[in-house]
Amino acid sequence: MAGSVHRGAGGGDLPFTDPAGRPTLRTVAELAGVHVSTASRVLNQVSGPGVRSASRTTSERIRRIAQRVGYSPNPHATGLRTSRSNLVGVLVPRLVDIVLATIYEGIEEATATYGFSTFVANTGDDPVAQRQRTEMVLARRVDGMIFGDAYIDGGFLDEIAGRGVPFVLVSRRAGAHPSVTCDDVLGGRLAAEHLLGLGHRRLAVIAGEPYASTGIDRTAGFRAACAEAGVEVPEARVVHSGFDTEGGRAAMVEILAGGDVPDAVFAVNDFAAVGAMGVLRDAGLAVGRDIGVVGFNDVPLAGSLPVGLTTVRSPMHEMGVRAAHLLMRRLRGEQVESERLVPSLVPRASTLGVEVGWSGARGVGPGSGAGAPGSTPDRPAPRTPTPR
Amino acid sequence: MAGSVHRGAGGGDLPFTDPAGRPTLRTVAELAGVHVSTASRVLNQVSGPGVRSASRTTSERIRRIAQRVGYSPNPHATGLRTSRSNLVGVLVPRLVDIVLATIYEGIEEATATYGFSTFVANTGDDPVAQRQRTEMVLARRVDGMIFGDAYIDGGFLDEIAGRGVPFVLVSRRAGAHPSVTCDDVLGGRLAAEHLLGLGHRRLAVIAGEPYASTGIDRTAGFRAACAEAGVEVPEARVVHSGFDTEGGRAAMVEILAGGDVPDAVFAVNDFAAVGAMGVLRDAGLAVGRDIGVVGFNDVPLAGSLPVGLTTVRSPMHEMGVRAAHLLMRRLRGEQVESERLVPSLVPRASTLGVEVGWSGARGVGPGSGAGAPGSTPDRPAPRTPTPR
DNA sequence: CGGAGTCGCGCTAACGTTTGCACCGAACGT
DNA sequence: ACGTTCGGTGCAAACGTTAGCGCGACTCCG
Repeated sequence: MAGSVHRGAGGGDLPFTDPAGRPTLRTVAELAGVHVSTASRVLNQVSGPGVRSASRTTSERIRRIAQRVGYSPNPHATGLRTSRSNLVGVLVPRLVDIVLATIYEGIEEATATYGFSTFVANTGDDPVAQRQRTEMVLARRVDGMIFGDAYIDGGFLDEIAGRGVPFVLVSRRAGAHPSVTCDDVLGGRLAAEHLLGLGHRRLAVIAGEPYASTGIDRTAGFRAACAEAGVEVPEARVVHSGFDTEGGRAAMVEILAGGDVPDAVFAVNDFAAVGAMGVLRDAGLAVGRDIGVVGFNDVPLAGSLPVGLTTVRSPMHEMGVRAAHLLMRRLRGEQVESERLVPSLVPRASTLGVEVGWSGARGVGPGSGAGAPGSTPDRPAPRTPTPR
Repeated sequence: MAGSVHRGAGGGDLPFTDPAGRPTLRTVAELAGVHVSTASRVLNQVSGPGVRSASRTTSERIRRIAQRVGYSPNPHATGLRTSRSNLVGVLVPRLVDIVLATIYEGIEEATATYGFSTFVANTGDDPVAQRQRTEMVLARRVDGMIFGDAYIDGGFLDEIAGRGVPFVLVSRRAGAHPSVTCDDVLGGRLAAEHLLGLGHRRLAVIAGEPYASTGIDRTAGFRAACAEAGVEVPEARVVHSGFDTEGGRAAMVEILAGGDVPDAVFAVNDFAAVGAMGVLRDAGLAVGRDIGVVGFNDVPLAGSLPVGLTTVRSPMHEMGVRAAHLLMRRLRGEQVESERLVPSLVPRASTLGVEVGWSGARGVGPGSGAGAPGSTPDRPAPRTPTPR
């Protein structure tokens, strides 16, 4: 047992190894004195109708030997024979975006439990790169894909679906393709209700990219809630933006340039909110007192800012996990439906005006519940049946 | 016919396709009226001594047909036959850490130019996970690996090397294994010289995890430079920490608890620095005036903080790119040597005491011209030319 | 005691590529 | 005119698995 490590205790001079010296099924079979097909059946736990397994004793012997020599099936051979690769491709706008990185971590974690591995690629939200990377990943014969960079119009995705590639979307929705998203409309509502409740009436929205359902839905939810409260958000105060700091900065500048200073801003993304806060600060406005700011996602940074950022928390990690499970079900041939996870509002100083301290004031003040940056356990957001 | 999507213009009813309907080499060969071996030779551009290629006309015909039907070789078949997968495995502590994510982006980008794909996995710096994930990736028959989570002692890596797996390290070094790192010792020196030059003498270090060469070398360089200047950094003011905000926070608390307040702190990681700044702020110390703080890496956030963080910039993206190239050379059988890329100091308000404005003073607002002496452009970390 | 059913396992043919070798015609040198 | 060389292809054997089929031996029961 001591030496039962990798590449077998045998010392590397096993019979019938592959070119690299790794044991093959043949190695195991020969050692066990059985035919390779028998070894295969045993190691694959084949069962079911019409299939007969080996005897208990032989099975155990084979398994023991396989274990001892450190046998692991050659995925190329298996893939060639079965034409299934246990591989999934994941496309994201950018992995350096912590939102997507967190989602991806969830995906990777969950797929691994099924024995699947993942290829990730960045597309930078560029349609050309999307096509190109998709082809690349498909050429690897993945069993399915997860897109985190869907365009709302979904033309490209229709095409992929037409080619019979099973996939699910995550974070963003598009058309009728199965997706796992945050309930962004609700998230936008939460933001609006929070601001309205605080008495704000002159609202602005930093709306994100026009092709991403996240920004669209969050904005829509926000405006709907405002409209219901009889508050209008003029077009001039709803501006599109990139999802990063720079995007938020530019959008905020544009809003201020309107000459019509709002008393609160909703940014559909935390980083955009941070950019906006910088601009406001430079403009001499005290965030949290002179003007309220709400972000979206609750990235760890949000609670660590000098002025804690009020934001709508989305269960990023869990979205990844759920998307993975959804894809697995699709691969099994099941008919699946989209899932929308519920967000929650995390109030902090950027709207409450209370200085809770840069450290996030763990457990102190109204802004607590903010949770420690770093480890944001995704609360098991209850799943809402989608009417789609 | 109308749905003549992407599966080749042929219309999808090609002869001799694979189970999924994709064209195989046989499809192409049959259409071109040649043997599959001929098609293979043509499509693989075989050349060299003793190998004869097909005639120009046949070659062109084959290539044209392959293109038309959208042929892409089955990687399982190729991998099985050649026992090379054009796959590399990448292990990182955590992908949500933007430092590692940036490095990974570089790796992915560069490997892709070689026709390689990558598997990434998180290990959370946990030795058990490292082993487990490594085995998982190796079971996929990758051609090589890149470790971004090396422990300084490198026992595990020796083992892997002993098994004949080609790999390189990135970000952290260990033993004599080939690595691509930042010159961390130099980086530590830069930080020290900067602080010493500003007159600081009571220095503290937030040193990161004790098993990571990054923290070790940065700390060593820092202390060496101090020693040369005749300044001692007492052990009590050098404390280990996690590489995240929370780690920096805890470490700073510990340092302050010493009762012996430093006049400057060097954190070996920007996020740790941010955590430290929060604690200092809560303690009533004005960062940049009462106390200087220097971080490491220059993550985008550093320049966007309300008090810009002075930091040592490390070429993260390029480290990834170089690591990828290094591995490729190793795979070709070349003898390779470690590379150390040079860092540079980026002075900001956290040591200079100048309020440059939250937005990073991008030409807007009152804080504008207040650029720091020798101010380096904050944002677009110059992307290193990546050889295609 | 003999036939039917079952159990345990071996045989064999794929899966899609690559590659050493053999073969054939044409050009070439003497 | 006749070997020789070489350019252009075809042949076939792998690579490591899986899965349908079939065959002996054993069990069971009438």
